[in-house]
Amino acid sequence: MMEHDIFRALADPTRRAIFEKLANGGMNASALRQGMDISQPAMSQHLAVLRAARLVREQKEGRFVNYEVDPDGLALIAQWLAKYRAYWPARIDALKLLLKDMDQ
Amino acid sequence: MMEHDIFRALADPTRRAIFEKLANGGMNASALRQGMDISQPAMSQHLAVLRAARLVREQKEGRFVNYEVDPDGLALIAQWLAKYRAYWPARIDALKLLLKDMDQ
DNA sequence: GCCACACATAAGCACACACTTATGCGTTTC
DNA sequence: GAAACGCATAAGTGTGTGCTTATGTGTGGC
Repeated sequence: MMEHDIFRALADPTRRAIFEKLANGGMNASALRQGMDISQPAMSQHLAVLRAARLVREQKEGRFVNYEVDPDGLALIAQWLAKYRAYWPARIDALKLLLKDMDQ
Repeated sequence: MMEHDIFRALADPTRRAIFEKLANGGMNASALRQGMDISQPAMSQHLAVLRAARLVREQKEGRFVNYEVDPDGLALIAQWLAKYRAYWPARIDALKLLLKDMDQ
């Protein structure tokens, strides 16, 4: 299940931090480790999980592997969220999220 | 962390199924168990996790406890998702999710 | 009052998972 | 070609988590 991979991937705080870091610009695995107190294998494993969830995608450049946010994963979350738009709180003004013509 | 509770809650397929079931209408814990092959304590524990994540809220009615979708949790997911709207895929036509004036 | 019921909580167990160290693989550099 | 580097993978370990059975708590019906 695809949405299962996504939610499971985001359930880990370290992976969310990695994802958030990548959202500010793609970088390679070593650069991602800066200031994160995480071993190289751990980072590699986290990136593999994020990749499987399509939240992140890789772009091999020589011996470096540049990682960046994969829009596909975000789209899947949005699709999941859209299923429950009937419950989106109209009263929360700060959240002006609108959905149009999303019927299937 | 609030978003941590949410993603962790949704990482479990059984809890996602419970949530989806509640999205089709609120009901009590026993009714939720119908056709789910899950023990009463397991259901109670899952509901506690969903409640802590604000994905579900309870409404006590006598000795029954009616559960229903809590919009607050969904709003928090939407807020998390909105942080990455720069990466939302414009090319995915099926997803016509629009965000307006969401700056903080 | 007493039993049946709906649900929550406690305690224990098996498994998933995030980490570690060690090693392998491919690329760049000299 | 050999060493250094970036990254992936293997194998092992401790902790978290979802389940179970057993029991507790509160409500309604007789």
